[in-house]
Amino acid sequence: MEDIAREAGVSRALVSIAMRDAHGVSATTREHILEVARRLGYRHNRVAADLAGRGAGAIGVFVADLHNDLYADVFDGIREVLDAAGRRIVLTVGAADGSRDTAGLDGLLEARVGASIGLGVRLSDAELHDRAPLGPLVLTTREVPGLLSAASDDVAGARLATEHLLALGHCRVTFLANPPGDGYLGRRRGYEAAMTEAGLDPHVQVTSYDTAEVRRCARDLLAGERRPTAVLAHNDRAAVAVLGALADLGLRCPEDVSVVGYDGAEAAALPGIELTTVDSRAAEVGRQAARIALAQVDHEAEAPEPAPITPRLITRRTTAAPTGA
Amino acid sequence: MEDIAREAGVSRALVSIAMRDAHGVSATTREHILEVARRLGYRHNRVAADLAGRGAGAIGVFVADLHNDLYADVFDGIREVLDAAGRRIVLTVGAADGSRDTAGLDGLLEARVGASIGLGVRLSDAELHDRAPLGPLVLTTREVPGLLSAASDDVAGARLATEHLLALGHCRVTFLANPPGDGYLGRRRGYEAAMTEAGLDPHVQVTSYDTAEVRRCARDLLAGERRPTAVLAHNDRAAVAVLGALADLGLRCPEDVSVVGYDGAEAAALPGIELTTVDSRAAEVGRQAARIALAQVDHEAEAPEPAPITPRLITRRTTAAPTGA
DNA sequence: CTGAAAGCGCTTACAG
DNA sequence: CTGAAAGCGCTTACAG
Repeated sequence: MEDIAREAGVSRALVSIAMRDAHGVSATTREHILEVARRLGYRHNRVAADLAGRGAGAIGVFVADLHNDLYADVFDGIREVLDAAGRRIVLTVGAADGSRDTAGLDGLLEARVGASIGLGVRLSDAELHDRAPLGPLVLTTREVPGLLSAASDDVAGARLATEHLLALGHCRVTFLANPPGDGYLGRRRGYEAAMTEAGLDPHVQVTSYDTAEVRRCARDLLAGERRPTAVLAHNDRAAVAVLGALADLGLRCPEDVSVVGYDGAEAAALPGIELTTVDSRAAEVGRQAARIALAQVDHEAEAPEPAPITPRLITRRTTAAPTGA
Repeated sequence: MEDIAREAGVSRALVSIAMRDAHGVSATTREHILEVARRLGYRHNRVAADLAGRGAGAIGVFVADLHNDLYADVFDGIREVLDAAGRRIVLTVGAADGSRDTAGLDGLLEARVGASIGLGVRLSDAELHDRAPLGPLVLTTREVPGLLSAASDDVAGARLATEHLLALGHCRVTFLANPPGDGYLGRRRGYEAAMTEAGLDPHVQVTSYDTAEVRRCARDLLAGERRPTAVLAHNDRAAVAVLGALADLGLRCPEDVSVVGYDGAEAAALPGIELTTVDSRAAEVGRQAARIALAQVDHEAEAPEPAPITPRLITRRTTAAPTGA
């Protein structure tokens, strides 16, 4: 930077201003400075800038699992908003089993981000509360009392899916639930509410996040007596595993069993799968999370009380009226 | 840090040593220091540490597209090696159309990483050479003369796939190629070699990276006269789009047309898809890329001339002998 | 706009 | 091991 200032015949401070696109420098000299910087092969040192700049800085994003397409959608929404706001993103990646949640979130803190957004965080409500003093964290697709979050209305979405099945004439609808624990409970609640209101008994089968295990579990369920005529899965990955279980048993979908997923991930639309699912509006969730995070770093008095994100049902191949008895 | 030193009754320097897990401090005092740090809610400032530490630092990873499951596999391999080496990862994300390649790679440079690994980089060979002086960059799944890269043997893999189809009795095999340009040409070459050696005419249909467009393109191909009896796609996503095109036309797979993908992504194994494909050993590519990057930051004289990564054919539902004429 | 100075929170020799 | 000091490469007032 020293060199650039000398070469461009301006002050060190002016170069700094030009690099940051701040005002206080005329457009022509700015261009000149950037030109000299380019010629000298100068590359702005973000590390030093962040340290000196008192870390107004970046927004951290923790992605629990790179294999989950849904998070990619959320990330797209986050980036859209953060790009527009001119904010940098610091990204850390976790593991599908949640074992890296703490390390990933800590990594963001050590990078001195102004606020973090967590996709797929599996820490318990209590652990999350313990971490609250460490800095603002916006959770997505999950609500924890007293903490920030951006989520689409899972209760409404699951209700939508359940009512779709009931309207088709299904009575024995099983909900294939994610492992219990804090968070990610809305879908189950929506299903139970819709069933109860229809005067039917909810039937919840708890399963795993591991698809191979979901497939085994679904196979047991579907091979048992009083087989459900429809299965609503807690997410698309699980629903696809149910499709696999049906194939294993030689059962047809939707003729023998209807299947509904949840999320609207890319894979759900694939030819050969064409899953009826609930679009959870992941990109919008991301946008909202980013706006909340921005409000935190900008110390806005009141967080933007965000508009509710309403999921929508996407009807595809895997649901139909139940046949026979 | 000041506070911790005072509270723990040791020197500032000792705290620094303890934080970095370096030696020069006894295990007991180290524990004591870390305990005090925890109690004071201290969080190591990686930004300052990096700046002071002359940036031996982290390894950068650029991921072109978060929606591509294949990159997640590569990333897993990278992290496995880098974790073991105790290196931090700085991650930036591009866009599927390649429009963010420069920004993403620059972002790593500005974070002062010691070396970068690029997944799915679409810059031209010339642009890549221009960037070479900026710092070591290891490309994956792509070879550019004179630059570092980790790649599985695409020529061999495509040959494997083509020979599988030929062995089944197919004569009219079309290769659905990615858009031309620098890089990612090995698969096409392997296909052409296998066809020519068998005394058959290669037939290459160039398409796009956009799946909707691939589907249209495949529809045209399959609806035309002299329909191929088998299609080898440049990757799994394209192959799944071909499956969609077949469904659009009311053609069956593999009865009417066999389809082979490439990559061995998770989606290829999904029930209802069950694509015959070539496993490109993505995690191993990632491991190798990480090892090469490590050799760069450690200034090892000679880069580890890595063992060739041999892809393997995974035979599933979508290939069979051609029926009828 | 300039130019000299202080500071961001660490790490790294260095003499003791 | 300690303790004082210099330095990493920037940003940010501040007087001119």
